[in-house]
Amino acid sequence: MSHPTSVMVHTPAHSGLSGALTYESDIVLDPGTLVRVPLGSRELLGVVWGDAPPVDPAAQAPLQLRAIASVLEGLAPLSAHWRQLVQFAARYYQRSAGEVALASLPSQLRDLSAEQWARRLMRKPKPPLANDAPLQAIPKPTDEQAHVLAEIGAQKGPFLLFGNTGSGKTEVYLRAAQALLERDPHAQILVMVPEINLTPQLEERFRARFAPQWGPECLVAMHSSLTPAQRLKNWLAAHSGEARIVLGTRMAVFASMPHLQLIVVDEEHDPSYKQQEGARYSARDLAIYRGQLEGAKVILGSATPSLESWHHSRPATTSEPAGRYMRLAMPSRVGQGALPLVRRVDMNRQPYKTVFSNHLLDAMRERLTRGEQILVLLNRRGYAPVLHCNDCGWKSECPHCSAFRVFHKLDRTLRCHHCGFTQPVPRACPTCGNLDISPLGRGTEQLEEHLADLLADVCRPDGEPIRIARIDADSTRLKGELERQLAEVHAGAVDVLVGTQMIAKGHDFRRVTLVAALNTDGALFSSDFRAPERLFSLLMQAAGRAGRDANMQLVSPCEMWVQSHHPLHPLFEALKQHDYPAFAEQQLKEREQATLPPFSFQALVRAEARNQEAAQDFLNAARDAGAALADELLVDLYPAVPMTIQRVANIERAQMLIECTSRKALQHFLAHWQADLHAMRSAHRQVIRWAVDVDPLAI
DNA sequence: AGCACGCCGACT
DNA sequence: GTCGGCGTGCTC
Repeated sequence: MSHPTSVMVHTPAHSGLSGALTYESDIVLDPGTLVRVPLGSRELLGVVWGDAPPVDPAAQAPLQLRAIASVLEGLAPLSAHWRQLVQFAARYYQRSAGEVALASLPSQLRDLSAEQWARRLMRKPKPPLANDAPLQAIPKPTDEQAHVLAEIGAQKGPFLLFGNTGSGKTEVYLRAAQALLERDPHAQILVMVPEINLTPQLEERFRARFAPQWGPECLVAMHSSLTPAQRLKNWLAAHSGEARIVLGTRMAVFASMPHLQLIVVDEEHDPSYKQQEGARYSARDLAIYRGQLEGAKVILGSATPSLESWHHSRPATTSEPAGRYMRLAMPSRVGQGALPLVRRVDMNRQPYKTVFSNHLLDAMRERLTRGEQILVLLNRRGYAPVLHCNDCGWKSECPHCSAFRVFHKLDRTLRCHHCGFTQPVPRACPTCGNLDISPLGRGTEQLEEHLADLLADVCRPDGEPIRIARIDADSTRLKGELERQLAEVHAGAVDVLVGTQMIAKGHDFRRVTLVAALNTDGALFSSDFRAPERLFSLLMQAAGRAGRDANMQLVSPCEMWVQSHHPLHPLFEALKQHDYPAFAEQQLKEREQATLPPFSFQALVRAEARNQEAAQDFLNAARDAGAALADELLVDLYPAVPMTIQRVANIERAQMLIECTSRKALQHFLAHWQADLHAMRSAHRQVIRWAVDVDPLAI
């Protein structure tokens, strides 16, 4: 007797075979079982998805079903909750369930043949290493932490843990996890972080806390820089329940964890939780859904929450009920110095082309002679963003993109940061031959050089000249280079650290007492409505780098300097007070007036073609096709426009915004409109690809 | 999305 | 004579 069995494989949405495919099996297989199935001439990994749909009596010729090739033995089926999470994500982000399911499984499960899998199963698990990790003293929770933990224990959540850098959020995560591990011998905990290589300290803290009691195997990592073998091993440990804690990046939200009871999303506002290709999911939003689905508690933590989360955690007012999340505030800073004093420099009162105001320079010199460290933040790599001919006006445009190539002085190249096109810097202007070509604007390379000049006469207390280092994507290109450079800063070999936003994240520099942010004005009046939110978060994080050592004897308090042409902007006012709530209130008011998220919901369709017209034609035709339904559902379809960077690597890009005040209506519209989009492809052959981005972060 | 099949141009 | 370019169409 053979059973028709529904199997999900990696097939694209809407290509005629979008849903689950039906195969024959001589035994009944549980939903969630991993199998290998033939498809055309290939053999693919698939997940048994449940009952096969009944045979359609209207079909002329009944489909000849093929048999399941093999079953991956020794693996428990993936849970119903996991399948539901995958199904939800696929539907919400307009992709096929097969794509979401298979992309979230370790690649070795796909790639290993039946024989290789059998051999993998035979591998004896190594006996756990002797437990020699020293038991460390666990700090007593502060009253604030104890209160927050009591709330987490008693309430349902989800929770928004709002606490400054240094307020001890991590200790709350650790204790909440500890309580669960002790209460339930099976309980599993998922901890998500934005980028694992930027937060190695967090993994160390978790390991140090839990390995002594539960063994080194109790915690596994899940992120993209693991080797395929490590990925499989860790995935299996989570799937079997052996790993009690999974620490990972956004991909970990799909980890198979049969006894999941707590999800922590650290730095929940971080944009890297949004996947930017394939199924463009938000791991933070899916964490909320997964928590609700599995009855696991969810803690979102941040010092500068996303405005979405802040809004969702609003307390009840006399006229309105509270939001869906519970806000837990931790205003104190434990074991650390006070928050830095914010100083604003009005650049309108500085001579033209001033890089560092004299005030700031004096402050820096003074601190350096005392042996204190300084952080200088500039969000622009390279030496100068443009090279320019003073004679004919030539600029270093990229021939393949609508962007300028950046001048990198160290290797004397012009590099396009969008397509990677790199050439040696020309000696003379390529159009007129003029030798007088000069850089326009400033990047971190130039800043490093300029500072060396300005501070050449400054010495450290030991009489040695000061040392300047630069950390950005260029200086850390080689593997391990970031760690090496950070170690140097920690060791105190570096006095001034120049860098991009990389240096503002998570690193605990003990001797930093002054942080300076340069050239931040762009974000104040950007066309991207989320730019102020990102800037505020970056500046708050950067400010948090200063004064982390409470034991340091300071002559004057730590400082955060901001140079701006708009020093009285409300963003800087709020920053000065370290007042995120004030900033959020002001931003939310603006968003509400403009009906922007979180007061509306957005989706974006992006199209790429050889020429801009073809890309826009496709989008506008799609707009026409959806117009009637959009009208009915009160969904706004905006006309197609070129993307901010219109051409990248000789491909023209256009996009179209979709907006609606109801998430449900937007979802309904997208689900139905999807078919129109696919049907239009044949009439728009010039379109290379297109994609829908639900809840886009950048417009 | 793969991957075959198929029908036209320059090479050992 | 073949190798290989990518257009079209199919995969439970």
